[in-house]
Amino acid sequence: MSFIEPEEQLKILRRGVEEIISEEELLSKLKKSKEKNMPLRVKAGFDPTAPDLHLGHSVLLRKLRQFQDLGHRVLFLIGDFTAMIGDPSGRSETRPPLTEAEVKENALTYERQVFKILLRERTEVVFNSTWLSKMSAIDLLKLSSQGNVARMLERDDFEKRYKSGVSITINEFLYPLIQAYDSAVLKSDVEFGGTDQKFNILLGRDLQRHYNVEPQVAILLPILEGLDGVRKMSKSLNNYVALEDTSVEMFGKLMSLSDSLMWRYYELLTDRTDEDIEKLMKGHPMDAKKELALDITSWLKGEDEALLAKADFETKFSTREFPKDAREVSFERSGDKTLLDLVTESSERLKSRGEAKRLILQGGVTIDGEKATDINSAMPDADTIELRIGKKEFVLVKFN
RNA sequence: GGGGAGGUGGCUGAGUGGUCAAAAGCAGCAGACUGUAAAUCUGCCGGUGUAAGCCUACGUAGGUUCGAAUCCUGCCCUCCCCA
Repeated sequence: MSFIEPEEQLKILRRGVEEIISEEELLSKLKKSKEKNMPLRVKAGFDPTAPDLHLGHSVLLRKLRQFQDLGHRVLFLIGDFTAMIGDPSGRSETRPPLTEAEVKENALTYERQVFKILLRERTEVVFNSTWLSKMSAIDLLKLSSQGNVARMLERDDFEKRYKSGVSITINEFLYPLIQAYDSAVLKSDVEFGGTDQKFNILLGRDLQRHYNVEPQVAILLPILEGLDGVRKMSKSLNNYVALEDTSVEMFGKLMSLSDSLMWRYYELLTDRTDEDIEKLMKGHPMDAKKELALDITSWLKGEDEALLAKADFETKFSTREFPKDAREVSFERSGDKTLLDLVTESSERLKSRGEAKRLILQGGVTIDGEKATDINSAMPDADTIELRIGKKEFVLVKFN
């Protein structure tokens, strides 16, 4: 393995990063690594609580991949043990712990998704239960003597809760300590995390010193805003693009970004150069957004699929044509069936008759491109019709 | 151990005996506008029904009442204060 120049590496790694503590240390680690021809050990911890990885996670994963491309090693830490505690970071309330079985299952799902981005051969998947479950009560007490409640209470999240009298449990205080202890055990050179992990990662440095390990460098990444452009991307807020979304879903969701948010995504999720982005900014925003959607979809789904998704999007929304591969539904034509029945029965999305009724009355249904607003209208004479239900659902109905 | 507050629709949160399928906001859906959007405006937003209505719903189980989200009792849960 030969490494490229440390300064070059640093330059690559710096892009799209919120904060590096500290750059000098990182540079010296990179130099040492090149001299000794030893890859750096890069730690990133994941809570196995949300098995559905999304683009928010991928900001971090991409950065890890860059490290790998530069020849370094990723320690992909699955916090199976800590998940049973619950990370308080950024939380306004105590997080319910997971059971052992849930944790196991989630961890597997994680691995499956992560290697869409990471290189398997340069990744070591580790579970912190491996060493933590062996800890004795004494070990734990010794570890906890390294923690400082007064300092923890200075953290924003704890401070707010403390002041407003919301409960803070002791295991939540233990969480950062344990995470930090993981770094000591793994002897990580670098730890990655979102800015909300700053405290925990820095504590890792302290603890490593305590255990006579060279302190890790903290690399903090920005938190990606979700599709709404305001709150952070998360599954529970339903403003996310999952790595496992279909290419069509993914492309469509990305096209629904607001113009301003699109540049943020360019910065954090693509390899486009600044000049490239500037050029796109001068063009039409829609074209830029299509580029973005295509970039990201190709990256995760492959170029062929991405192009198909793009074509699909364009027929549906730009040219407003009926897509060729619409779902087919056969429908029994009988005397008293009305449009309402047709729509209710052929839709996969509508949950109730009432909902279908509303949609029709509001003009959200078209037959062969014509708006159909009368719920009682009879079936058309044609053998086949193109039925559009709402914005996104297209059904080819065959009568028999 | 003692005292207190509270659990309402996907979320936040009003509602203290009928006019409550339950204010308001957010989210969602649809229409208009457009450049796919966003913003804005309009409508919808428990189920069923063309509708009147009916059914289900305000932690849970009972009770009082002509009538309860609202009053009473038990239970479960959450939180706060004092010790």
